[in-house]
Amino acid sequence: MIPRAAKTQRRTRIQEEKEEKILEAALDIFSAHGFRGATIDQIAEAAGMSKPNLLYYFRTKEAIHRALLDRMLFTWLEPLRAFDSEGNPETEIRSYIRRKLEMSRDYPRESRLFANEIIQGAQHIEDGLKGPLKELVDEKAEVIRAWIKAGKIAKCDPYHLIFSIWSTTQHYADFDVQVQAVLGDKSGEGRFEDAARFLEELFLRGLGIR
Amino acid sequence: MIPRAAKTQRRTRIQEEKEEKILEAALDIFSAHGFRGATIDQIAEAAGMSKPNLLYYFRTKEAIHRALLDRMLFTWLEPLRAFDSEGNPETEIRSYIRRKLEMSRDYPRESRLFANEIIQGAQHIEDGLKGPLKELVDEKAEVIRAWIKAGKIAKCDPYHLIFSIWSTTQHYADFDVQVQAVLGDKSGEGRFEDAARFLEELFLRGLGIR
DNA sequence: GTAAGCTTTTACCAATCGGTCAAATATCAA
DNA sequence: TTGATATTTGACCGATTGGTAAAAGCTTAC
Repeated sequence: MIPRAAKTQRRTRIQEEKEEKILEAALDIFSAHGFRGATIDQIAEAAGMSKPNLLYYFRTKEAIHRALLDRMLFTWLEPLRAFDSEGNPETEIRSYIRRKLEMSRDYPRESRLFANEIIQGAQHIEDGLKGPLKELVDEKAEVIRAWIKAGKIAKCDPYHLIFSIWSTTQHYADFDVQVQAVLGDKSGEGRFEDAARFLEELFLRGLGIR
Repeated sequence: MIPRAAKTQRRTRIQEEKEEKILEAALDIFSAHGFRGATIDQIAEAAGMSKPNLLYYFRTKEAIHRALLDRMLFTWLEPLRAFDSEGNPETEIRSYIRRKLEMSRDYPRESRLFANEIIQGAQHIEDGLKGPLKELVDEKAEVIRAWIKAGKIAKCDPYHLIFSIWSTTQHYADFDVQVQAVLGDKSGEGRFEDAARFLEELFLRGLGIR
């Protein structure tokens, strides 16, 4: 009995499969109830295994949560990482909005997991925010500032610009229930395109690009 | 022993005081942990009374939560209600942004309570969303559409415009930890003014108003 | 002051929580 | 085939959960 990642490496195929299944189930549960609201029993049932079996792969509830958040923060930042300082403002901003919006559409559970964590104080991820996230944002804010200086986009606070792109795009994942309640249940795919067009127009015009 | 709101009206002064104290404490706890993550014991302790004493005023945990949400939804919608169809687009949109931003600054707990509820599926408030909220939004969307037809603002989807104002302004309450992590802990009041200026510029230019 | 009603507390409950343990079972290299 | 190791299970634990019962203490109208 050598549990999770102890001796040599990630060993058996079965270990990898089960861990994946647990994380998949945990994403469902944590994103729907937050950390404290989720229970190991729920996750175990959703993963189709007994609770002790689940705890054989992850020692604690927190360990599952942490594994999920680590993986999350990386993919969450990917669109911003792709933000290219060499590109021109219009295409860069436009595609950043697109990518973030696609993430809301394709990975709403991940977005909600993250939102739950932040809203409830980010106690399990605070270091990740003050470290990698802040550094990356600082770097990209500098790019935006350069564009402003070069007269390529209107003068504005780059940090608040980034915040506003985050919030508007994530809104469609995190507040989906509200969006659906207001718009009605019609138009699934159409909704995405509508939102994309609206946000592109808003930000490009708002930045004086056209 | 005639408990909460049974016979005549809201009776004793003490009843009113205690209920207020409970709701105040519950707002702290629910907004920080979500419904399932919050415990009656926590709320009772924060309210400075024993758990049975608290349950004398609110029969169940859900009753407290519901009371809080009812009160919330009303005040949450107030800025949108103030949105005047007779006013001119620039001042109306500008002051709507201001008001929403002030709410994020002055009532962050209420905003987070609401956000928690929506993200976790809005199971306790769904009727409120599909009823009063949707009606009010539909009404104001019509106003915006009229402005577009009159050529007063650029053509855009009014619903997504409202969503984007909601999300950008509420972001400063709901994701405050993240905002602080990125901006550093400096500048409390300055931050609010910076955000207000940025958002006003973004939306007014984005709507072709200037 | 006193009785009726309002408020608070102590003690308690069954259910659920996160987590452990030892034994049983499945897997796989030799 | 076998023995070593990896996986799974059922039974269980103490702590905490939402909530109750009943009696004691407090207010207040009369």
